[in-house]
Amino acid sequence: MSNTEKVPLSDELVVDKAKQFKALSNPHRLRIFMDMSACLGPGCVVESDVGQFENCQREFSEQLGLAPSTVSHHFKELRTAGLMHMRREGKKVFVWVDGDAVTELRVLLGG
Amino acid sequence: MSNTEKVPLSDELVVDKAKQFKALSNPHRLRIFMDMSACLGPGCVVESDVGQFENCQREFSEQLGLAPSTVSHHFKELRTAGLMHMRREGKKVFVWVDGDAVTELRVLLGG
DNA sequence: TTCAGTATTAGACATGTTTCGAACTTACGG
DNA sequence: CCGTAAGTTCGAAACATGTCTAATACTGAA
Repeated sequence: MSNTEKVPLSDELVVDKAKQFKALSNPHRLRIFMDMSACLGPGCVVESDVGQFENCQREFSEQLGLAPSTVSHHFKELRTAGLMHMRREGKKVFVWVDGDAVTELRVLLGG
Repeated sequence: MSNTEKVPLSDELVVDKAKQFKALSNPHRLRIFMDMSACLGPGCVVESDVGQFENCQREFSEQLGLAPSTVSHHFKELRTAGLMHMRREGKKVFVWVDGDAVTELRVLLGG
């Protein structure tokens, strides 16, 4: 049966999710995000749900033909949208996709 | 088992999907899209998967506090991204969300 | 046909995005 | 301590987006 109740889709939620969709709305960022999600990224070594990359930004820079500063900017966009996280350990950078955030987006799309 | 083959995520596909995410990246458009998806829109009368609306753009215009031309623009964005469709029959406008397109986005997000 | 209501288009403007190069920071190795 | 390699930050240029008003087009009713 159909639900006649209004789903309380608050303005904050809509604004929040729109920001995450915006982070995915650029082809370069979407490519980065998908490669990271699927762990198809260069130099990827999976450890549980955390992808381990070495020199990943430099390699994306080469792969996408973008300046390092541009790639850095795109990574920041994905992080501030709450879709990705990264952690430095010396020279290494650990990058991973926020599974919960992605799940919420999927649910929003009827999943 | 994990698949070691590279998923052929073509540039065209990435560009295409990025456009659809962009269509959802504006809070006003996302609100319109969600209301349409859930058929919570003003004047909604459900008929299978197609929502029937009367004067829906004017009502969104009031609800969102935007000029009618702006709402028209947002609807067009959603349509050209391939996420929504509409069909006029006299005064009535039939609006529906492209279920296949949404499903593809969901799959892209790991669904 | 003319009118009222609704949707679209065109043009304009402010704001935001994407990208770069240059300068700066951090971490490791010799 | 210095050099190298990787990332970040900053400022600027080019381009895209969101929004409005005004003008135009379409629809049904008087």
